[in-house]
Amino acid sequence: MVRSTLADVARGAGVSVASVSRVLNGLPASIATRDRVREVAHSLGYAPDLAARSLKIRRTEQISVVIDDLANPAYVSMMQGAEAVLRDAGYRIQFSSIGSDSDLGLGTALHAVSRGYADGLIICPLRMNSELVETLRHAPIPVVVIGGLPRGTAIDNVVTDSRLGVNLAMDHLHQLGRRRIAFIDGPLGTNPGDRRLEGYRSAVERLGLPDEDGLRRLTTEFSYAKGAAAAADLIVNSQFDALLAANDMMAIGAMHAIARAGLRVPHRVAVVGIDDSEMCLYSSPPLTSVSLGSRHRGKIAARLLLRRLARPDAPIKRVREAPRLVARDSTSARDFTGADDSTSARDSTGARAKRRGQT
Amino acid sequence: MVRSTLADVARGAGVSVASVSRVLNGLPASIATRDRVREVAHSLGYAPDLAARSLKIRRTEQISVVIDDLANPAYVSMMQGAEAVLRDAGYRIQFSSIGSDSDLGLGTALHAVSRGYADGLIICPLRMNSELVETLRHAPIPVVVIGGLPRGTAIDNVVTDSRLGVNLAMDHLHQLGRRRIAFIDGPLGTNPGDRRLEGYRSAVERLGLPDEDGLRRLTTEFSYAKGAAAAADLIVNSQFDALLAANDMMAIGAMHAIARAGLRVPHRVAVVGIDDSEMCLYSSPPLTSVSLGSRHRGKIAARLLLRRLARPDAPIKRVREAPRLVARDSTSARDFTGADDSTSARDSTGARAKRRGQT
DNA sequence: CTGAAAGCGCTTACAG
DNA sequence: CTGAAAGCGCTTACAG
Repeated sequence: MVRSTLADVARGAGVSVASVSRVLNGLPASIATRDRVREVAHSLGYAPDLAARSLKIRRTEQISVVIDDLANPAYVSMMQGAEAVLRDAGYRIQFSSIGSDSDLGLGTALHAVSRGYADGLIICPLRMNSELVETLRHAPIPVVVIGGLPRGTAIDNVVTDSRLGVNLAMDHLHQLGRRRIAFIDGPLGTNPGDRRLEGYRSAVERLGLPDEDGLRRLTTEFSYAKGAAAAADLIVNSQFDALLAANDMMAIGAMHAIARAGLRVPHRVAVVGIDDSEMCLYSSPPLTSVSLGSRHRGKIAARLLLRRLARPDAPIKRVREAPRLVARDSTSARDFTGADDSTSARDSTGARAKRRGQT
Repeated sequence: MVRSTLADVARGAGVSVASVSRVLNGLPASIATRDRVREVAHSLGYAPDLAARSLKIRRTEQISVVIDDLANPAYVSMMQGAEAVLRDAGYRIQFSSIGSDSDLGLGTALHAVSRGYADGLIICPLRMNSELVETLRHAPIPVVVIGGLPRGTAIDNVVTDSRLGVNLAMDHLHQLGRRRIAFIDGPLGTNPGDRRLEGYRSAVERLGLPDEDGLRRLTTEFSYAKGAAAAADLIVNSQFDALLAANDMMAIGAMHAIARAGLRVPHRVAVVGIDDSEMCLYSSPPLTSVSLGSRHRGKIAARLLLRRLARPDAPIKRVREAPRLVARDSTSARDFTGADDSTSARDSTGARAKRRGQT
């Protein structure tokens, strides 16, 4: 844990700091110098001070990736997508989770990130307000946003159309004969929360489905627990034959509540999530979900950033990622028996009794 | 994106750079100076260059947290635990995922992290070899390891006893009357992979359970997919009434394969995972798992690091986190019908036929 | 309260 | 090929 500097190595090797720097950066040097410097550097456990290096070369060779919620696999996929591209380009990646709860967190994280520790920033904010937009517009390093921006904002971004995504899900459920489609959303005021509610509303109108407050639930978080609680509440207070949740975590939470209530998926209630996370393949039943190409959006964001880094004055670019429905067993059509479902009613009773005994 | 410096602000405000620095760092200054500096700084969108600041103050006010696999919720919990503590202490947190696949990744990530961009490092490596130990021992900043270290290594660390954890799981299954307990492990050569296999072996011997190669599977990754594949293989080639997977992701993958094969959990096969991730609550059925206190280990690691930062010469400390079994429906005892299980055999057939039609 | 100056540890023209 | 020197943008004693 003792820090040695270039000067220490230079002294040890009997050369100038310039020579040490050259050797360590692979620039031409005599073999004798090179060997001696390397030997001394190694024996001293020398590691360059990156802050000093960055200060001099005006680059950190790092990119910051900032997301809201590390526990959400969709964000993790984005980060992994971005990482793959950036790593290939020779950048190190630093992740920061800003924590959707605290605007405070966002402020400090952005501050940290925007200067001195990164050459560029990829950010996928849950909430996009005008203050954040201004902060990003004036950032001292190139920024790419994953998510929507006010029309005309001069920031590269990659967007998806989650309104459309929700409509794909609604069409799918509608085609399966489902009519009373409940919707569990995340918090309003967030980008996904707002867009997905819009999507639900437009689909309900377009398809002529029942438009009832009782079929909608807003939660305070895109989490398993909130999805489960909202679904439990829906089950008690509402009648529905399908359920769309605004992300996969909530959908899986909801399936849990549905199973606890003794209702079968998809027979009694078809369930659809959003994000098409890997876990959709392994839930029981496997979860139909709307892919918003999280990993790909991460990759695209990284490419946009590399482009901006290479050409700072390139025209602003916005890339769209199309949503896509991925159907799985949670909306398998074959067993839907309509509203009058005596089979699942019987199942229901049995399962309820069983649960009661266990918990 | 235009970068202004302290000197720009000083010029604009008609004061020295020293005064600007003082104002911006909250040191005493006349009200007139303070207001003018702040105004100019704001209008210039000034943000301090953190590399320069770090170089001068010899601190970055950042901590690096390095994990192997961002997709694994256990690691995410650790990071979140560490983050909570470090944030309270005024540090910014930078996450890096080293990617278990490439030793290359580990090298560069460590290099990046070890000097200049962080004041300390928390690392939870999947593989702990002597080279890594040496690297960490000679790191220029304090290091805390989450995971085992060779006896006597002079690095603070927090460990859990996953051998014991596995034994708790085995005891639990044994008490439920299960005797043919299959085990799906991650790769050998990894810390958890090795320890958990040891645990399984010792439990099998201690409990007098059948010790057959056919009941064990090694995978190349602690993932959903590998867990599912290993379980599918076990189902075809082996007889078992319980299954322990070396982490929750593999356990959930395995439950998926078991469901596909038409076998019911826990009636026919009881399943246990390790890590007690949040998703265990929401899987279907909810998954019994061994908690290794991931979040808490993250917190403890952060506290150890803060202690080391405050007292560089404090004695080396190792903290143990005890494993704990959390029983849920995937090992519910009530429905176990023993090896001769005609009910689940019938289920099996029906489910198989159904799947075939769908995929 | 304020400014001039030194210096953190590097890199990089510039001479030689 | 090599060294002396300047300078990246800050902070901080040190004088005044």
